[in-house]
Amino acid sequence: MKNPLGMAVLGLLLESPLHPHAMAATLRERGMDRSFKVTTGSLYDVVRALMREGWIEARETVKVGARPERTIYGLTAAGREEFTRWVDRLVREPQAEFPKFLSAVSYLGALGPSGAAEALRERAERLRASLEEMRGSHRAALEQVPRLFVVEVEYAVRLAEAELEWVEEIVGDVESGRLAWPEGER
Amino acid sequence: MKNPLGMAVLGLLLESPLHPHAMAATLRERGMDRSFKVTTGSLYDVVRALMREGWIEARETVKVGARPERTIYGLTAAGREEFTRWVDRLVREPQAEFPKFLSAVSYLGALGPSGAAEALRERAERLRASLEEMRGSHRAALEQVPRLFVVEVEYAVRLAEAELEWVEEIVGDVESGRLAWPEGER
DNA sequence: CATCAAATACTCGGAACCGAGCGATCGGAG
DNA sequence: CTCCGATCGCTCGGTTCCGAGTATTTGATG
Repeated sequence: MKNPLGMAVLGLLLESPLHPHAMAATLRERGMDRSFKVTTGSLYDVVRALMREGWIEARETVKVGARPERTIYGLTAAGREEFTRWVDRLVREPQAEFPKFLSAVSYLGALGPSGAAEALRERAERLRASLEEMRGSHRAALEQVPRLFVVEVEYAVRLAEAELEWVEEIVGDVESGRLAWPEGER
Repeated sequence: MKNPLGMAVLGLLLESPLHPHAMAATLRERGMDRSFKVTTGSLYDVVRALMREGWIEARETVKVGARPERTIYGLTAAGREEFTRWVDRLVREPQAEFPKFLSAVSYLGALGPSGAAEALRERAERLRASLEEMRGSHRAALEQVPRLFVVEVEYAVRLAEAELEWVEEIVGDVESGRLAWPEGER
């Protein structure tokens, strides 16, 4: 059980039992799909895995009309514990991750000075847009709920700001020659 | 073909044809395994996929002693093009990604004020250590190769710094009550 | 020259992932 | 009342991922 979506499910069930479709809907309504990759396919796999581990259990299976049955899952005591442990571990232990941009930057040389500068300028543009959007939704959310429930947006904003600054600096460095292409690389 | 490891392979073959094991070894020697997830299993899958796409081709199959055969792969013209396109795209277009810490922060509330502060302090400690290490290897690398070949480390350092600052601030906010736990949450 | 750790080189199968599809039902426009 | 798009709720199966295992060879040590 590695998928963080599992943690999100446990977190939701802490409030009340739900069926998978409702979990996905709730996560999306609350904008949690910015922090978790919510895909229906994976959701059902994850729920099955949580069952295997004994962290959730089927509470009832309801049939409304001729629609597919809805199985409603609830947290077990073990699940409640696991949730906290899970959050704690992810907070405590930084994990080696591999954002795609990091990969790309490793081969920035391949674009040549002007190509690199141009591509980076476009990234900067897009980053500014998405930052604007995040800041907006953060402001909006703060009027509805306590800050504790939106700290993750503050974190995302901070990282995006740092990335944007770095990208802008590198564009400057390329243009000024502070970041030079060695002979033979274009 | 989504796996960035594919991009790394193309990047390597740009220099000279190699067999898979040598690719992995070279990537690790150069510390590229900080930017790409290099797992042997995936590597062979990725190489097969690159073949399917016609971006690389088998050059020769050498048998040394009774060891498994080594198949040496080289870049095709299409592969050369694709490599640049790939880097360009990843630089230009920020992708929605889901770092585990972002997920965890979404449920920071579950740890309670003191638990959260404590876990965050430990994270900060570990971040400082890994930052120290990155800075060291950056300095060392800069004596060997031009800056262009280590910019990705500068990027990683920047992000880690931003994260560390944020974590430290939040610890302060929790302890001072600027980040409060609403009634009923613990 | 016998032994053993390290390096060489890859295969395999189970797990995870996830988008497309499927078969309903509901709400509203005409 | 009848059509149609949106919503409901889930399944299916094809990738993709990857760690553990396998089997050999080299090099260092005693």
